[in-house]
Amino acid sequence: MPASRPAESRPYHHGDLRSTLLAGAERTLREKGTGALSLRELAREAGVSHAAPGRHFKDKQALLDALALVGYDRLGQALSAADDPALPLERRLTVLARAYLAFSIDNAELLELMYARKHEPDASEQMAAAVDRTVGSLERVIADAQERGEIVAGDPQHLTLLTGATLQGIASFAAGGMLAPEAALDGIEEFVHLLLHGLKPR
Amino acid sequence: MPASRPAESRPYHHGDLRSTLLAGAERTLREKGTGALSLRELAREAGVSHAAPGRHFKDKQALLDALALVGYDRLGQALSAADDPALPLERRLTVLARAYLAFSIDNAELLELMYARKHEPDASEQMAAAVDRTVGSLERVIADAQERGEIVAGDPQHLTLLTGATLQGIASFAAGGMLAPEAALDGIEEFVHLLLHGLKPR
DNA sequence: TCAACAATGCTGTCAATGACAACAATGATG
DNA sequence: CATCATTGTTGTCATTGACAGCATTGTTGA
Repeated sequence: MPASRPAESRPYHHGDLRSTLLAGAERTLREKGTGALSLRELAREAGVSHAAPGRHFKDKQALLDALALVGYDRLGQALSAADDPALPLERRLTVLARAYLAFSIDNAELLELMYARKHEPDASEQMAAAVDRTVGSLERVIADAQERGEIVAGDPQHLTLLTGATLQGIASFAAGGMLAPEAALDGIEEFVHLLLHGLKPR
Repeated sequence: MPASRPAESRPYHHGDLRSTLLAGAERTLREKGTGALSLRELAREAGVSHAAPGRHFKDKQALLDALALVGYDRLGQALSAADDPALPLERRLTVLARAYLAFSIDNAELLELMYARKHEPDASEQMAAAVDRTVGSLERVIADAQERGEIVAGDPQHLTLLTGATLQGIASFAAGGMLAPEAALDGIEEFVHLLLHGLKPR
């Protein structure tokens, strides 16, 4: 394979600047947080001029939007990889919850971006679709269980919302440092149990 | 009362710049979001020079930290005003939940700031204390109920965590636009019921 | 083959910003 | 009232996002 880069005289065209920028952005995000993200800095890291990113992202916001979409893709993959319809309900939910929690711990800043509500209208549509896909996988689990009578009757959307909110809340606590990541992962089984069986004694 | 401001020749000293800046910051936050916050713009609005804010807030971050503390105060007041220990458990929780939800809808950006995890170490201590106070009020409700046998046994901190996480999740959905504010407020009763009684049929 | 043309990079420039330094006015204290 | 801390002020800097205008490369069709 050719030397990774000919140091002197790189080709005029980078070849894959868009991906490089996204990758760099995610690394920066992970290492220094959203606020530290600078288009010019990314350009420097990629070895291109300060205006080059503008060809691929009209805006800083456009880059952030693209990054958020990457996040939704990855989350979607993680969730569908983790879901096993063969498992009994409580176990199935626990596994899903653990996957979501793990993702949100590993990708805290990315998740923040995904949930940010300042996307440009154009990107917002794709974003909404991505959210639907993600929430959908949970809704399917709930609906399945409901058909089998393993879950109380009621609008499955409401039940999904509650379940999702609980997960999101725990994830948000873990990401915010109010709850140690290991503690969150360790407690997940108990949380799912409580969610299914309720806080009131039976 | 004296003309609100003598337009020409304001006194050299503003008199209450710190509060003015905080108030202005919160207004900007509410109207244009966190990202649009500029120290210089705030200075302009307050009618002082661009460097004046530096006397009160070493940093932009310092201002944000102070703002977050304001938020915790306000949230604490809202919660303790709403809590009524005389109510039966489910009702009591519902009322508390509604108060939290209302606050988080009315103060979405502020809440985001409060949960941000980039506070300067100094402010972090006060922040942690504020969080404890807030969580504490919920923990008391749970502990009370537990003593009366109205809630399953188990570490009250875990139960509080789950309850808080659920609330936080719903609030986060509402703030993020995935759930219409009215829908969230309307559904709160059902959510609390589900939380107490569990998703499984009894 | 080669003449448009689109895509992608580059340099230059601008206004806005946060941070800091040096200095000025005011107010409080002994 | 002399001294000193507080709080403002002006001036300056490097960084940044955005844009305009130009340059290089790749593609496409006559």
